[in-house]
Amino acid sequence: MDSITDIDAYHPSIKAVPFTRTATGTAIELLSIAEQQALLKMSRLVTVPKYTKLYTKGSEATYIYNIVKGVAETYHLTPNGNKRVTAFLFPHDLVGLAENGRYVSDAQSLTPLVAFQIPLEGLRDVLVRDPELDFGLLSKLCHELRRSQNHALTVSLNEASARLASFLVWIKDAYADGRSGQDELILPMARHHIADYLGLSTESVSRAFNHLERLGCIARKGLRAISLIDVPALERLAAQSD
Amino acid sequence: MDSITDIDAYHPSIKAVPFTRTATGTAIELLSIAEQQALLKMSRLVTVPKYTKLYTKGSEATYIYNIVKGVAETYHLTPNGNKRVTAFLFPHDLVGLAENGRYVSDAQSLTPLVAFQIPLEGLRDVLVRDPELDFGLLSKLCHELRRSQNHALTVSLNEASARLASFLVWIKDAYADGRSGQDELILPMARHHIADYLGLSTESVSRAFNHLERLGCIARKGLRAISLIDVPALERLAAQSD
DNA sequence: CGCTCTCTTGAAGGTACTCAATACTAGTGG
DNA sequence: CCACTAGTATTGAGTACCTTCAAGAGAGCG
Repeated sequence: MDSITDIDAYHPSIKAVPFTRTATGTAIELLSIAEQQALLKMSRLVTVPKYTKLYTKGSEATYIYNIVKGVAETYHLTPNGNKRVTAFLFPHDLVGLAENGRYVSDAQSLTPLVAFQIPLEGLRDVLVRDPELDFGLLSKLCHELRRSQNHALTVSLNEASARLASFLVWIKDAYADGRSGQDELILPMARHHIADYLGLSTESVSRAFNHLERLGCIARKGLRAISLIDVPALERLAAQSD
Repeated sequence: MDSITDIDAYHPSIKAVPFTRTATGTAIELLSIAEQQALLKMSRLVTVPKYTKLYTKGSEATYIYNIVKGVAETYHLTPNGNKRVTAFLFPHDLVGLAENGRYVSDAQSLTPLVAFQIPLEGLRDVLVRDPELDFGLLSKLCHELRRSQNHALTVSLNEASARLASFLVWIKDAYADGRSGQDELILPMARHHIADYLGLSTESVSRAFNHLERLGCIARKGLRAISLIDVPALERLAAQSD
């Protein structure tokens, strides 16, 4: 049932840590069963191969995507061909931010992807009839805004190892990976994606991994498998730096 | 009528560039007259002196603020007493982002401020009755998310002058300053605020101003008065760098 | 099994940071 | 109205870190 082709196993899902106080303080499902079915009915479930574009910056925004499996990124390209990743997107996330009817960035999958393709056309009608859904999206957007502000904080750190430390503790929470042990982590993206997200060169990311490992904060079990040995130390590095 | 004490001159106002296509593509008012009055009725108009805290990170989020005059900032403090500005807020903006019922950052005024203090308590009730208002807030949050992502891009630039160039073209549009000529700009914040926003030292900001002036992109008419002589050159600097 | 992409490691150079000292501004009180 | 003072801004010198360029090692896929 984990197969990517078993279509009926999936349904729209949006999670976020709410604006208001809750019992757990963790991310919760924002869509009621009825809302999931409403979105399901108006959407198309798409499967996307690894490293495939979802849309291009400046093109007409016709869909937003609700990821249910896999990982994606949004990014900007500079005239020099340089790349900056603005966000990593995971299951229960929405992708497709637009401005004045046009996507504000490029977006592509980093792994094979399963997502609901929701036409913006119909979405507006659903929203005016369902204030609860509006509120859910509002919560999700607040969540994304906090994530983005946190990203800006991370990128503004001056030491590469501090940026990487900040990234690792963030992704540990954001990307719970299904069967996650508490400090075992399989990174779903390559070094150069991390570099582009952190505003570093891939070489610096590599050296930063080295540094954190020598400090005893992490251990590498392979290129993508990281275990976070000392999370408090990582948080200290991320906070104290600069 | 420009006096800060002339209370009746003010009303709630939220502006943003919409998600969807519009004629102008510029920021528009998102509140209808009825919505302005609804918010007006439930809010309190507050005036805040320069450099005064609006709220503290981690405290219970009871209000959001709709700025109608002046400038504010949200920021984080590191254990070392280092400061990072996450956002500058202008008239027609909302301040008071929370997570799980608690503010996610500190916020303070940078100039004397006039704002509507909107209790979150009542806001939720208004939102369930008025889907149009939800949609307006949704648009505003998308706007803020784009701003924050742009901020992350700016901060990830490696050259100080590129970061400053990016900041100047951004603030030119975001902070239309009332009586703005097209490329005359009165910065509402001090150098160290800019430094904390850009992730630089104040010294580097100073040298970057020097650099841009020597390049002929800008001219300083005083400490706070800048004229943007060659905006395309500034944009090129911001885009090409790294 | 070999090719390609990815990741790591090394050396040289550039840029921002820190520390420190000097202008300058603005707001206060005489 | 002016002098004083505290905060703000600039300028300079030395250090540390990241970037770039280059080469080599390791994975993954056909």
